[in-house]
Parts: sequence; structure tokens; C-alpha cells
Amino acid sequence: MSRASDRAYSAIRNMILSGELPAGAQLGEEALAEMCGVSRTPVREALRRLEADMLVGRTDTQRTFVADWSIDDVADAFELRAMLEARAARRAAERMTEPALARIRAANRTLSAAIQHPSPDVAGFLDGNREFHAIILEVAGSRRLAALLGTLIEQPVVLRTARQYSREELRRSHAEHEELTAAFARRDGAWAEAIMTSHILRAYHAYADAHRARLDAGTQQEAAE
Amino acid sequence: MSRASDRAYSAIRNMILSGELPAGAQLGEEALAEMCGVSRTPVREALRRLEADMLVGRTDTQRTFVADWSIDDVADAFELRAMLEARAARRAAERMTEPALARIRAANRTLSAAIQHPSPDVAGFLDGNREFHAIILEVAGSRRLAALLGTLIEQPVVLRTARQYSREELRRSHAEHEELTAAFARRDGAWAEAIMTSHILRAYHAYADAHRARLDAGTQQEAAE
DNA sequence: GACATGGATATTGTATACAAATGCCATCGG
DNA sequence: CCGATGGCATTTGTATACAATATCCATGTC
Repeated sequence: MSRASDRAYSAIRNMILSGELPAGAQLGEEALAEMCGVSRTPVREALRRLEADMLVGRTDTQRTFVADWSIDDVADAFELRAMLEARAARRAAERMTEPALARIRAANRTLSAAIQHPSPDVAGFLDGNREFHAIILEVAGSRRLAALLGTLIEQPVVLRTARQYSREELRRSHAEHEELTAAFARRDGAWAEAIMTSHILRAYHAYADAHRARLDAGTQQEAAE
Repeated sequence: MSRASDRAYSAIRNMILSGELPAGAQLGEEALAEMCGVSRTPVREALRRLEADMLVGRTDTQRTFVADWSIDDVADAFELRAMLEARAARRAAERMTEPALARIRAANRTLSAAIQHPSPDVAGFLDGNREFHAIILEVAGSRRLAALLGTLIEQPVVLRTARQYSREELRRSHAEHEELTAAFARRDGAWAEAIMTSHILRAYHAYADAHRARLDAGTQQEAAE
């Protein structure tokens, strides 16, 4: 992270995820270089990585811009993520070790603590969640699967969705993690796969519902103006 | 392709796929730059792309080398490819159009012609095969799925395997393509998914068998020396 | 003889200058 | 007024120089 190109990558990524750089915005290399306090060379490298992540797009004439995620793109990403994470869960269940299981339980305790408070600790929830999924990926033992999933998780949409989870949704998510842990403890790959599929697709529909609600609100607001 | 970085990418990629740069070989940027007739800047970009393709690896201290594919890596890649291409086939079947179907049939005719001759036209077979799978991916209509599969197809192993296909294997492969086409014509997603899974996994086992045979031959040769 | 240490050497990371291309806009002709 | 054309401004692509870092080998010490 101390290299200039890594700093540029993180900085630009954060600006995209936070919405500071809105979808469709042009990304001039010179301007980004100045923002990040580095030269164009590491910025170019960062842009190439972000392009691979599909966070930025590129016109036919090599101009880069913040990728615009249509609702179909989001559905697409969630579908693929469901398939890949489900496979990871199955493999993890088949390969589970006691130490890994202990770490998964610890991550779940973190999660559990984060949602106990009157006002849920969303950052804590996200940390525990990330850790949980990371351990599964590690136990699944497929570098390739990990690489593919890397481009699908922590997309803008995923983060923003989690932030507006209701307490009920957080509780439900935690319950699914507990059930997944049970499947892991029994080394039941089919069970783990099924729960994980459901876990991700439920998250998708939570997002889709919130998105529709936002759209409706926007329409009403327009009508009122 | 006219850009220096694209030329470098293709050149290095070909050297890896052809085995000219053997697995584990160090890839000095300076040396590659000279080989490709460009400066280090585009070479660096090419190496980053090849790293994303997992054709090259990187030590903890940023030195790049030709990735070494263990038999487990290959199995891993084929498994993922089977899952993803099967999903693409299902989506394609559900979204199939008549023009696309016509193009798929044309690709199959190319394939068919390539394996008719006494000595099969392997290059022609590979072209038809590539076209066939490309159309499916296009009709599937998921940019993300296409991006993920891009890193899994045309790996060194895949290419080398096809080149040593027997006539019987080529004929079998073609027959599966015909069956896939039938599934597409009927818009039967489940059927298409099942055939595609089988199609890829059969290719994997053809590779695995050939690999084992090679290993045995090597052992015997060693013993004879 | 094994191992640590130091510096020479090689390699990668970054900045900058310049070349090539693209986009923009004003001007001109219809 | 609309569209084409030419040239200026902006942006990206490449080469190169220099800085930072890692590797390697020789030397010295225990």
C-alpha cells in the first residue's frame, strides 16, 4: 500500500465508491494524478486495475470514465456472485478444518456483537461479514475462484446496500451465517451451497427493493416540484 | 493491436503459450522490452494484464515469472470454466435469436468440415470452436460472465490439449456442439446447461488422461536411462 | 566450514518529456 | 441555418532518466 500506484488505486476507488466521482464522470489522468499527489504513471496503472474491476469503463478512443451500473448490471453481478460464492461454500464445507471453523465462529461473534446494540454498528457488521466470507474463500482453496470473486464483491452497490440494512435484515443475515456455520461443522457441501445461494440472492433482493423504493421516491418528488 | 503495449502483450503471451518462455522463467522488464522492440513502459502494462490472466505470477518482491500450472490448478480452471460456460449456455438458450442460431450453425459447419479430411485441420477446428463459444457468450448477454470466462479460456493447457485430440475426440466434440445447437433451437436452458457442463468436463478428462500418459512415458524413459 | 555483513549489481517504481491521437470549436461554403 | 473542414487544445501513449529496492557475491568473523 505504500507504493504510489497503490495509493492512487485506493484513492480513486474510494472516490468512486463514495460517489465523489459520479457514474459517467470523465477520468483525466492528469487531474487524477494531481488529486492523488503522484505522477501519471502510477495513475495509469491504477486505472487499468480499476478497469479490470469494472469500476471504470473506457470509450472506443481510450478515454476512461466511471462505470455506470445499470440495474441489469447489478442483477448480473449478484447472480454470478451467488453462483461463485455458493461453489466456494461447498468446497469449504468439504475441506473444513477445526481451526478454520473456530475462526468462522469468531467472525460470527463479531457480527453478533455488532447488531446487538440499539443502533447497530454497521462498520463492525461489514468487517465481520468480510472476514467470514474471506475465511470461506481461503478454506475453499481455489486461487482462481478467489480471483474471480474479487472483482464481484465490494462493488459500490454492495456497500451502499449493507449500509441501509434494517436491524431485521442484519439479524436475518447473521442467522444465515449461523446456519452456514452449522453446515460447515457437518461438512455438508450441498447444504452450505444452498444456504449461500440463498444468502446472496436475498441480499440482492434487499438491494432491488431499496432501489425500487428510491426510484418511486424520486418520481414522487419530481411530480411535487 | 497497433499499440506498443498490445504488441508486447501478444508477443509475451505467445511466447508463454508456445512454451518458448517455460514455466517459472523470470521475466525481466528490460529483457522483454528488447525482445518486443518497445520500451519498458508498455511491457509493464502487458505484464499487469498477463498477471490478471494468471499467465504470469509475481514474487513477494515484485519480480514476475511465468506462472507454473500444477495439475490441481488445471482441474480448478476447468471446473470453474465448466460452471461458467454452462451458465452462459443456459442464458444463451433462454435468449436465443434466429440470426444467432444461424451463425452457430455456420460455426458448426466450419467445425464439421475441419474434421472431415483424412488429416484433421486442427487450426480450422479451433477457429470454429472459438467462434461457437464466442457466439454463445455474446447471446448470453452478460458482460461480466464474458469477462470472467476470458481469463479461463485459451489457457496454455486448453490449447495444447486440443492440438493432440484424436479424430474420435474431435468427432465427439462436434457431436456435442450439434446437441447444444438442438438445445438452443428449442430454447431449453436446462438442456443446454447440462450438455455444456459435460462438454467441458469431458475436455478436462481428455487432458488429464493425456497428462497421465505423458507422466508415465516420462517415468519409463527415466527408468530406461 | 557456516553464517552474517556489506557493497556492487541488477531490477523494479516513479517522474517527466515528448510524440501521437483525439476532441473541440471556429470558420467557411453551400 | 446546417454541415464540412481545418487547426488549436487537450488527452493519451511511449520513451527515457533517475530513484528506490532487492539480489547476489565476496569478504570477514565466529
